Amino acid sequence: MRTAAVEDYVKIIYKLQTQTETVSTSALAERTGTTAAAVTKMLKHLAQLNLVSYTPYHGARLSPMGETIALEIIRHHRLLELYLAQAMGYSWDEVDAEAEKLEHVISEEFEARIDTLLGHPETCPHGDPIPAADGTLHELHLRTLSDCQPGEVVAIARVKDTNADVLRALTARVMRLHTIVSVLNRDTIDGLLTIQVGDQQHVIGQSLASSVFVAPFAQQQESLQVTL
Amino acid sequence: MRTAAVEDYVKIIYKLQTQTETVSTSALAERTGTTAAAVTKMLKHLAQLNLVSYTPYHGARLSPMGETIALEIIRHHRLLELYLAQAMGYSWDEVDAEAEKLEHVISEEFEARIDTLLGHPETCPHGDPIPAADGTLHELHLRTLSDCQPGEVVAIARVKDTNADVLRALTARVMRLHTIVSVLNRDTIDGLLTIQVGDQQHVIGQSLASSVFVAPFAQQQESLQVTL
DNA sequence: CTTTGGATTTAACCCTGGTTAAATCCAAAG
DNA sequence: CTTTGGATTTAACCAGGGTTAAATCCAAAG
Repeated sequence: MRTAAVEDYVKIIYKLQTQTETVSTSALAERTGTTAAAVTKMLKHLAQLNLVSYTPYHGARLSPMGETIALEIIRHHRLLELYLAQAMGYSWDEVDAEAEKLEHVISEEFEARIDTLLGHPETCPHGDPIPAADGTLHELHLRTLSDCQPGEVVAIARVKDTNADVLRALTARVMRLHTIVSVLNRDTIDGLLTIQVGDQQHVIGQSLASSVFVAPFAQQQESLQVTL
Repeated sequence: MRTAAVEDYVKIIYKLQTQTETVSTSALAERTGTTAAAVTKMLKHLAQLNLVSYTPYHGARLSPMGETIALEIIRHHRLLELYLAQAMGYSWDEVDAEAEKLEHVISEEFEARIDTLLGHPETCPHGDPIPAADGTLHELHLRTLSDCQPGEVVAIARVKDTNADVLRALTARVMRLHTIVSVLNRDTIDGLLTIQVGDQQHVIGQSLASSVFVAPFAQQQESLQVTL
């Protein structure tokens, strides 16, 4: 049976298995907010539903069917986030919690309607790519702001949506999607970054800087190409 | 614990207890699509949560707390129905099923936002009154079209939302909220009604006619008052 | 090759919400 | 006042998703 719990596990496994080859019981327990014992039982259940391949003591991976479901749910989640922001005036730090509940109950009809209303969007309010209706997802992998060197000028392309406080901290510094950021200084001891955002300067720490994914600033990129 | 099942039972009890003084196990079993045994167990559970007063063998009634929850859920349901219709282009025969699932998961925030976006509406797409945020609900009680006599001219004020087929049948006859209907004839044998809707005439049966609640046609009402 | 401790699984339990089958109630008919 | 049959409750069960405590595994260190 495809319950909300099953969908949640599958979604979390999907995200974790991009990092580690095999997803461990403890990693899942941490992300689901449950115990290792509960995870073990659920993994057996998921294996029986043919959603994961599970080797006791050695973790799990999604089956093709599991991956399909994961991408469906992620599509629901990100479409919903964008709809909440775009059509209903939610801020980017509020959308995740609401979408988390809605993603399990909306119909295909609902999904199709918001997709159309939003004009078949490509990314959610945090810059995460939205899987296509056919399950296609082109993952972009970007550097984080914490990896940037002084002198670099970059554009915010994506932010980690896991922590609402981080998102509000970014909002407070007028750091949004597509905002241009210049890295002025990098403290070698504890990695503090001094950045320029608009006419403001901020000193930000690792936790904030590593939550921000950036792309080379397009216009600068072009002028570079011209000089070459 | 306030689960979706608990909310559903409470909502159904609310609706049933407007008809009968005390809500029976069998009536609940029928509406929930479960068995009498399941209902008995749930009624005990609801009684323990102080949501109903339950006398074994003699049915149940909502407590004040139960009534508050019922009205909250009904408010969610009807606001959602209107939002789906108004903002997302759903037809009135589709909104109930979608709202049925969403009503249990939306936040207070979500509720407040759609209420504002819709301009604090009074009724859902089927003409059912929307409970106010404070739990106030002024129930209108109207006659059904099946009670009307030949010669009467009435306006459709509300329709039963329980059967999507009925709603589609009404749509096919261009019978919407506020549509004016003249009753031309009434077959005494099986209650068939001949009605005039716009420039069309229809013969409708009991099941359809009893799904349509009507109010005296306002303009005619006024002219009557003038003549008095 | 053994030890060992953190990770994992198992076992026994709880709650929610269902099921079927059997027992029980109660109101209406005789 | 008894009978009786439909409504209701009880009992025993199942599945999903969780818990804690105990047993077990396994890889890394000695």
